Amino acid sequence: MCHQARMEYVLQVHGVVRRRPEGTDNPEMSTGTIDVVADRVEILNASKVPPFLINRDENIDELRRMQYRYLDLRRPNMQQNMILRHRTVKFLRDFLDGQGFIEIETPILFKTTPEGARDFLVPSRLQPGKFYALPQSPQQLKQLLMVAGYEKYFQVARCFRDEDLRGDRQPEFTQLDMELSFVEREDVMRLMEAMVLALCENVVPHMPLKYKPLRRLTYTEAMEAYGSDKPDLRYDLEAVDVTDIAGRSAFPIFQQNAEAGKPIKVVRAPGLHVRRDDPAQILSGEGLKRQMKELEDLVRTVGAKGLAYMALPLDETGEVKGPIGKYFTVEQKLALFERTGAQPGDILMFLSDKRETVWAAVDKLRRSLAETLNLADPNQLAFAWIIDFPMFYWDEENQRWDPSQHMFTMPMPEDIPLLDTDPGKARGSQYDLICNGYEIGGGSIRIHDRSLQEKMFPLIGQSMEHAREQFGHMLEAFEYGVPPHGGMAWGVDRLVMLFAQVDNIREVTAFPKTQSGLDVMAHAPSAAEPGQLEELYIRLAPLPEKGETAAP
RNA sequence: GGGGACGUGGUGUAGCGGUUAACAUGCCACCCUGUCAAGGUGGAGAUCGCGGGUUCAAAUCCCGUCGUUCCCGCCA
Repeated sequence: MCHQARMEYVLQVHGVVRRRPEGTDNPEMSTGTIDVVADRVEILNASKVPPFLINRDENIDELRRMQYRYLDLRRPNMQQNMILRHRTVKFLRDFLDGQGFIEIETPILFKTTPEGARDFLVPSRLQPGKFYALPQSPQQLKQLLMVAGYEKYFQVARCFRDEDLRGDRQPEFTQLDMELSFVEREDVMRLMEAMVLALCENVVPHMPLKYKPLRRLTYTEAMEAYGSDKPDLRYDLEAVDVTDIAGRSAFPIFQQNAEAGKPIKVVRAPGLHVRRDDPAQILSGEGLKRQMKELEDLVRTVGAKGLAYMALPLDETGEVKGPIGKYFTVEQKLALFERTGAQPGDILMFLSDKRETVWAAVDKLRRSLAETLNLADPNQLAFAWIIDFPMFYWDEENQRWDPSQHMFTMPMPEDIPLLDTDPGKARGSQYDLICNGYEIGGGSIRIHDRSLQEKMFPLIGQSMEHAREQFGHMLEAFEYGVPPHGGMAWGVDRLVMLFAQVDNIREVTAFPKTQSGLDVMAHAPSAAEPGQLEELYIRLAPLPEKGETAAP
């Protein structure tokens, strides 16, 4: 009987558990000190030969893993991830419960929201020709719960956004959604910070926090130093502004850019000019060029036109390498080295373009260099707050202001007058929680004053009629005594991803979708039966031909 | 919508102009077995994602296409 049993069979064994005989213990195994002396063994269920090995840690093609997700989820790594996720959510629920929050479910079938991401639509049978939308988040509903007097609300909420997928973005994902009444920004941040610290201590005690209490950066500080509103703060690699020095060099592009008000920034890559296999030598000219070409290609992907550099020698007397060294006087070089803290063997990389492009390039460079130079400790958690976001970004295409979070975000009280004079300068009461290069959560104090709320619509290019159509229920509710309120939402998938030390949320999602939005196990989405469509009064338009642009 | 990487027995990889397409593991058979991802012997298993082209000759080079994935756009 035992001989018939194979891997993945489900067995029932009757017998006596006993201590293993002398000398047969195996300390490598969790059951290494015991035996079962079986008197009866029954095969409850046989198994086909699985398409991949369950009990081994191999790099199985992810498509295969998703096709047989129920087998993939048997693997120890995935089980640990699922348990970690459970423990995380359980801790957060318990914590909030202990703080007097109550969990309230909000509808999945709700109303389309005009701003933000693309909605998933669900056709209504009872209301032919009309559609529900799946919620992008419970934002409106939780504010209405504040109107309703539930002063501390939370929900582990599924959210839906029909946008292109990324490693950290699935079309459906989970938020820990929270809202509180009678709070100011500091109240929310203090509570959330306490929750982060307690969570990490309990769920991932082996992962040290870099900042306790959490570091705070303004949006502007983060962008100028790191080029991102969610920088990975486990390492430095700060961009340094050298517009004054480099703008006075003889390098024409820097001169022109400095004059045009475009910044010139330097990212210093420590020791990048040094051979990795022999720290006593610098890279060959060839090796240096190859490395810089790679990095230049990288920054080009975000619109930078090039990447100038100076590679420093190992001895103090040597000359810098790189195409722009000759345009700088000795004094200018010394000033650069002083400003950037340059050391022998470093490479200084220069980025100059319009501000946003420099930011994007700095972000790319930092992430890439951190990997090359192995600067990010996978065990460390660098949680931090980003605050003082601008209320609006200018939307060049539509010639209007776009809310940087959403249209219910309260401006910083002292910036309210700026809404009339200079909206671009107004800061929101928003706060983002970031960690290791990801946005983990975001929130704000909301507008609870109807007249202020009505001021927002024209600013973002919406007529009052349109606003009433879309948000009439909100505006009306706001006429019935709204407490000041604010809240936050955390991305549970990303949080668990960091805890599990993996680099995409599919690893912590039981049944994820591929980048093209497919469930390759169940084959969703799938065609609807004609009868189903008929019931919904839906007729399909002709589908675009696939591959019609084919050449020979 | 655009760009990059990848696609070779069941699985993971090697091969990158001419090889009977290699290795590991899994699978099948037999043997052995109280140190456990057991061991031994033997065996089956890949028209190299698909289509076209270049070439005397293509897994290998080129073009297209499909799929996965990373990035830009999009998304907070």
